Amino acid sequence: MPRTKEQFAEMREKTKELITRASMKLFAENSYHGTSITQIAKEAGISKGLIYNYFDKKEEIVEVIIKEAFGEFEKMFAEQMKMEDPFEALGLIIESSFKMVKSQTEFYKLFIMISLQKDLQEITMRIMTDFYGNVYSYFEELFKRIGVENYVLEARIFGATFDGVFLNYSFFSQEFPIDDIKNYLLKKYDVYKK
Amino acid sequence: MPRTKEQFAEMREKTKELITRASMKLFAENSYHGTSITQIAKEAGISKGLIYNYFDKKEEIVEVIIKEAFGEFEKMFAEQMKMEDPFEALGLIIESSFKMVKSQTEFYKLFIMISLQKDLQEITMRIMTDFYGNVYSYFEELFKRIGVENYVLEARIFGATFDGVFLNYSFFSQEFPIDDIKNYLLKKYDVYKK
Amino acid sequence: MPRTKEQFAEMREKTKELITRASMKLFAENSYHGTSITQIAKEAGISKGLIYNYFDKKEEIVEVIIKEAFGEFEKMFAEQMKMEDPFEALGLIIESSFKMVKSQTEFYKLFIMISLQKDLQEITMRIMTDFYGNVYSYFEELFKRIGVENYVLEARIFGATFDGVFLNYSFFSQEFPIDDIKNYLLKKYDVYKK
Amino acid sequence: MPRTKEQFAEMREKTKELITRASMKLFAENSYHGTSITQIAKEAGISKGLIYNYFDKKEEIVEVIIKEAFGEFEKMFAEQMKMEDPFEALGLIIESSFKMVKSQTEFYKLFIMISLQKDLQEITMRIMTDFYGNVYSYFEELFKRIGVENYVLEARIFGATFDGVFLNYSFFSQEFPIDDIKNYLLKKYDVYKK
DNA sequence: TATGAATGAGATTTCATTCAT
DNA sequence: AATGAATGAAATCTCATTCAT
Repeated sequence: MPRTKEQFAEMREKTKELITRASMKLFAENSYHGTSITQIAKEAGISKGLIYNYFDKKEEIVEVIIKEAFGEFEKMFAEQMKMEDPFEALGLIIESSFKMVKSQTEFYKLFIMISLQKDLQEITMRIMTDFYGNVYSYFEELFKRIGVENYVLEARIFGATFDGVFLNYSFFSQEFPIDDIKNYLLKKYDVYKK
Repeated sequence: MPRTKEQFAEMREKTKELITRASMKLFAENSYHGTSITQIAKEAGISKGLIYNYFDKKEEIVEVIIKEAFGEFEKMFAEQMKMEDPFEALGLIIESSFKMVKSQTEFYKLFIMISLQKDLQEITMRIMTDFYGNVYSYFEELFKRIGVENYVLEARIFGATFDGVFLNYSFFSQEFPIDDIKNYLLKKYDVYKK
Repeated sequence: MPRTKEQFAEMREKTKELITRASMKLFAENSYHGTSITQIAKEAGISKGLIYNYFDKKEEIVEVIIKEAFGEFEKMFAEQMKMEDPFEALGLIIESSFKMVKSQTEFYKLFIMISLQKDLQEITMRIMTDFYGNVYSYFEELFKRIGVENYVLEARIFGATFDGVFLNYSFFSQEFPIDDIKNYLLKKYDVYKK
Repeated sequence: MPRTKEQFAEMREKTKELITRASMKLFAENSYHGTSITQIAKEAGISKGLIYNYFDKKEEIVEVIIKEAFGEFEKMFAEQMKMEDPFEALGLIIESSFKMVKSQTEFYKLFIMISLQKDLQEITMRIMTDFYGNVYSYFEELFKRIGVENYVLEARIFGATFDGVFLNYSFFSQEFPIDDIKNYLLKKYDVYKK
């Protein structure tokens, strides 16, 4: 009995997912260049050849990963942007970002590494620049509404602190007091509340 | 007549420096795995073979770079640790760290990338763990003396903010308001004075 | 549709055979160290890379060759060991050894060279020591049953003469009167017959 | 005070000796191709460059070694050839050959290995063929005088047995009953004595 | 005479990609 | 859609040889 079109599409989606998951894990551990197609195939439990059925070149895998990941990020922010109360929005950003980092440490590592690599920047630069542009202007607006005087700077500090915290968590994992820091940040802007 | 031992030592020093400089630059730009020995040789202006007169394996280059860099860091901290006044010490740490990152952005990138890569951690983990252990306990003491209540947490936040700022500076370079942030941090702990 | 497992296994078998045959020939002619992977690939009519699909390192080729060869030797001896009459067994050993050396001169050369090389002994020593242990104790028993007084010594002399004859044959080939010597040996132990 | 010509010549001779000794040891252990100039220099306790002061190419080292060694062998035989009594001559050959092998096992290994390697045969073939020609015709004459009927064959067997014994001694060393075999051979030809 | 840094060719090994089935 | 053998280019590494001192 031949499969329906939908069944085929679903199967393709599943396999593609298998490949990107495996790649993400390995890229994060050993860098893009430090990971071979053979390793990815083994990790995904499929054959080398099959990968080329889904991606034309190794580069394309990284491209797809980055694009999808930013989609996730953007979905996350989109929700918060709808909120009226800036304090509530800020709280939610902190909560969901910390949650994401804790659950997707591997991806976060990959994300940093890729963003630092010149030879991948051709692929990633445009996506990332757009993304950061949006994020920072949203942060700025938020801090402005909260009443922070130098809201441009505060947005940058806020973003940088996040990155630093997540970087340290990636490195030290359990030993890093990530939850205490989350609470610290949650309280930090309370002073602006009337 | 052969060259004297001193002459040989000097030649070696020069060439080794050439290799490590070139490697640092390229590792930072393209990651360790993304950099080939051929590229390093070309960048250093020497033959491929010569590199193996100085390093047994490619891995050893990264090892030496890391070790030397931590030596520099430690020298930097050693000086500040001698200071009596904790506020002055903190100010100096901020000033010299920002100065270092601005002048050695390449190395800082490399440093982050290496610290995140599993397959290099065997080499770097021990060095880094020691180093961070020292740095954080020094920070803790500093904040304790300044009068910060939760000094353990503050030390972590302080370190993480540094990392975040430097990471953002590595990525955005000129566009990132690194000096404004430096001033912000210099003032942050003034409230504890008196 | 992919090939079946059997098809793949057959392909592998064929190529592996190609590689070991080529290697044996070249190792015997020019020694292990004197033979390059490039030469082996050319001789086998395949690409360099493919060799590493079958062997992890060059060393492994020699290892596999030796192991298989000893398997052959052992099969040969196994048959003779079943024989009742020691004179008949001895005759058969002489006949089949000479036949083997004449047909596999290349391998025999290789075998001697490898056994003399310290840096390959790690690989070969254990296999060879076991093998020789078995062979010599079998020889001893044979000579004991024949009635040779100092059968331990005779076994050693018997083995050594074989080696010497084969070594000379490897060197002089046609000019060496190998068949006359075979007949000489076939008669040598007749005196013990009643 | 400048050195005399003789002193210089002596120094050169000494250094050359240092190099050939080191080479012989290493060639025997790891084969000609398996030994590097660097290793030889280290073993000889001199610099790489100095080797090229005495030998034009690596090949030349092996050439010199072989030539000198055959000189030694020939000197040994020359003495025995002067003897009147063939039994005495035979005894002396056995005694001195066994003595030489025991004291120069390394060289003997090298000798076998080189003689089996095609790519070195250009260098060695001529020397060896001459040498063996002389040795075997001498053996033949000896056995003829002793009264062995098929003296041509006996000469070959005699030579081959030597090779085999020495080969086995090279491989098994202490475990091989080389002295018992020597005594066995010393007695073997007694039957021809009247 | 002696040193060892430097080279360049070539050795071993890896790996993205193709292809027959 | 799926496999993994096979390729070829490029990566890492080795080594005989040269050369400035």
